[in-house]
Amino acid sequence: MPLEHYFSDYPLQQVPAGTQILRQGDECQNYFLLVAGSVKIFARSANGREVVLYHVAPGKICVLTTTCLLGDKRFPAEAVAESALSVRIMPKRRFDELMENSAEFRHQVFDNFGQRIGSLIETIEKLALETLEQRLAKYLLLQPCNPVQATHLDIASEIGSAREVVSRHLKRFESQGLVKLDRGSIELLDRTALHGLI
Amino acid sequence: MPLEHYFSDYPLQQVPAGTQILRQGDECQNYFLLVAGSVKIFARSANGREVVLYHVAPGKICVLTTTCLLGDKRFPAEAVAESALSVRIMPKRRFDELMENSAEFRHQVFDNFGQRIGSLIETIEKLALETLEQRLAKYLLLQPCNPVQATHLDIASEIGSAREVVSRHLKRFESQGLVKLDRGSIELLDRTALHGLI
DNA sequence: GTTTGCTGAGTGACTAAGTCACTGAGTTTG
DNA sequence: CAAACTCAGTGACTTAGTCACTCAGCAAAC
Repeated sequence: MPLEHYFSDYPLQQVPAGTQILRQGDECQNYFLLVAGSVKIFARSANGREVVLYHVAPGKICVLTTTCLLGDKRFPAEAVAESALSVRIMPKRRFDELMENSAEFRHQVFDNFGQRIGSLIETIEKLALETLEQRLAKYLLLQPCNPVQATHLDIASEIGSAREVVSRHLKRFESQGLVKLDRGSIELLDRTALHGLI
Repeated sequence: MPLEHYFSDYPLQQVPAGTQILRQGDECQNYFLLVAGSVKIFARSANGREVVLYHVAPGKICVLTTTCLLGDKRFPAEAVAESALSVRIMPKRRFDELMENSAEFRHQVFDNFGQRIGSLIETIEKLALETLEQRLAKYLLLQPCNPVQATHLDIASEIGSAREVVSRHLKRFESQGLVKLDRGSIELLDRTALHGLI
């Protein structure tokens, strides 16, 4: 039974792309289930740099919202709609009720937690132990479409670096014939060589 | 009702300091509840550098073990006893049973999850957005005793850096009169000034 | 249809951080 | 006490991040 089943009583709501859903310090009031689109959860530093913590995909709930509601805490990051969204919103009371009464629901939520913890740990390992070149190559190879549609700034915040640094590495990749650069897009020309950098 | 209550049926086992409890790739078979001591969960890079992901404190279970068991995955990091431990070990079956039947137990486990996710996110933010000086100053100010008993290597792995880099920053702190260095210990002389660096 | 403004990218000069290879001081132990 | 080990310091170097720009492409405003 997918998570979405439990949200079917609640109306499908549309959110336009680019909407800031939550700000740092906001109080969470409800659980979201994302039906379509993608939400970016990220942190911003004092000087404006951003790091992406994770993305919420269709069929998933946002773990950070969940932990906030369970622990009665403020949202510690920013949430922005990366594309137009369809969401269903469940009040806290109903969520708690389901957590009490449905083993199936609990398993789904726990699963979500587990996956997220795994991905957060992976992010820490990458940030602390891998070179930027490795992180960049991995990022490019993981993207679903070629050419990759992303600005250098997007990429920098995904891999925890700065725009200029990403630009320079990409430029070097291009001069080595690994990629072809264009405004807002990166065409992968030699996946094997990129893979060799990891 | 503390988490420990649910583990009281299982015998208290002693583990000597320095024991490697889990290696990367190990299969988790049981849940641990830590009664006394401290466990360090960390990742190691190819060239030997380490990052501490988190510590397990008395009264807590290890989230990573939990997610491994729930998701049937291999342990993705290393776990070492930082001091002599007292632990109680609960078989998976009993854990699952409690998760089914005890709302109280579930809440405790969920709470643990939530806190851990929060701390992992904090770690990512620090690694990606803060300077080493800030991370080092924060680390020093958070330590419970003065002088801080830790080697430069310990500190480097806690804040996701390299030993030499930590040495140089500490040396500078010393020359500015903020700390006094000794083999394996750092005395904080001017907490206010250290706080000012953050 | 140019001007204005915005977004994305490139660059040089610099600072911060990490790596490598080594030295040497203090501790432990055989 | 000598060997072995752990912890710390250092110089030379590479990699990464920052700052202050410039410039190109594109789109809306005038």
